[in-house]
Amino acid sequence: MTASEPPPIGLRARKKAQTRRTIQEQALQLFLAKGYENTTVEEIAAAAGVSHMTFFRHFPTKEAVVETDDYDPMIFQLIAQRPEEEDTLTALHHALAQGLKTVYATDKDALLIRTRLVLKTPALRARVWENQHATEEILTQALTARRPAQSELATRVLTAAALAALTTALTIWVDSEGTEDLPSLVDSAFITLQEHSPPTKAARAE
Amino acid sequence: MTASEPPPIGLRARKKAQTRRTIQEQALQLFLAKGYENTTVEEIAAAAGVSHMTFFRHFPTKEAVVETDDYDPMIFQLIAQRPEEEDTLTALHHALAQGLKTVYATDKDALLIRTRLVLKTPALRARVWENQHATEEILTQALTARRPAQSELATRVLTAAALAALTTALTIWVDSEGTEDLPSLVDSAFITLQEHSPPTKAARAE
DNA sequence: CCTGCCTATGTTAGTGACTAACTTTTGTTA
DNA sequence: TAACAAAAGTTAGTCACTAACATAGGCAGG
Repeated sequence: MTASEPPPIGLRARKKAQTRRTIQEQALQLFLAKGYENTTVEEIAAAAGVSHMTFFRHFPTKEAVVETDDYDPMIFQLIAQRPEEEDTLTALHHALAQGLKTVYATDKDALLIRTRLVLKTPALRARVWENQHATEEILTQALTARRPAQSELATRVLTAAALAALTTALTIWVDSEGTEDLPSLVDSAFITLQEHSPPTKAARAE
Repeated sequence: MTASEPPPIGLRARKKAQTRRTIQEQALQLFLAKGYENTTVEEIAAAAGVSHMTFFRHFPTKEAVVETDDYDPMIFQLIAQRPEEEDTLTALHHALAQGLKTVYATDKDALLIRTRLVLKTPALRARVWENQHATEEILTQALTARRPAQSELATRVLTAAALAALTTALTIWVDSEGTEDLPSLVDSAFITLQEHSPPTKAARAE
């Protein structure tokens, strides 16, 4: 093929991406069908038609196959786009809420299934918090760029608190089996953070 | 049983507790000397003079040997003792600060060594957040008893945020190699949470 | 087109955390 | 002292994950 235009990726790269996708799909399917703990990497590899070494070349651990986490760069962008004068917590609130709203609108069911799987599986639950820490790093960077004067402690505390609020909202959403409205839960969580003693003060969201 | 006095503990129980203590001591020593990843359970068991099965009968996982975590009941108590009228975040702040102050006063060095080990070892870091979640459950219980009217979401968000603040303070303390004053860091972290946009407003602690 | 390189994948043989089943030892109790 | 039960040992596994080496097919340059 004397292709006049070398497409962004060659055949090899496309095949690799496909293999990766297949592994991930088969893994999730097996996890949902038999449970995470009862599924071996060998089984996943077999279902995807590859050897177990190929699995580990695409995903460093069995847990990693559940965490796609392409979100970090998006959140970074969203933070950067927040108006200058907005205070830190509000910026975090709106950036996270906006990012989540996008996912929620298009992939609500997948989000619920995956989040439930993660929160119900001890091994995966532990990992979530690891990821959160990674996200915290990135958010802290973005926020420090916005407010160089703010102390590192303050920035980190607010970031960690914001992510904790987000996770809490997700937890309650999953426990409700998706019947609650996730964006509303997230808004409520952040309002709680901002008013930090709301016995009955549920109020305005935006 | 009609036993006139069943003594608190028999010889057997004491021996068991001793074995447990020995395992934990040897494990920590080995972790510090050779690193967590480079130490096998077999080595720990050998150093403690037991078989690897005994290790697992005392600690469910290799990670568990690092987490003593007798703190939860203490924190529960401290929360319960807070004055009625104190708002939720402040109660969390003072309870956690007070509990930590006790540990800090007596076991500062051990706390630093252990916390550093945990925060620097990926496998252990993940576990911390798991523990945090367990602590969150207990705190949520204690707080719900105090403020039955407060929504579960609000209680959980504030608890999670408080623990995130505490952990952030610990992280910065460890990064400073213990040169910073931990109680002050904790106070600053909570003040940040309460004023949530302190560009230069560092202020009063209590 | 063919030749050599390069990369994704396969094969094999490990290590180490953790479990199950069964046995041995040793406080404890009758 | 005999019988019991709890703590520890022994053995033989499973499974996640790694290292070393082998192969096959995409992708150059000629």
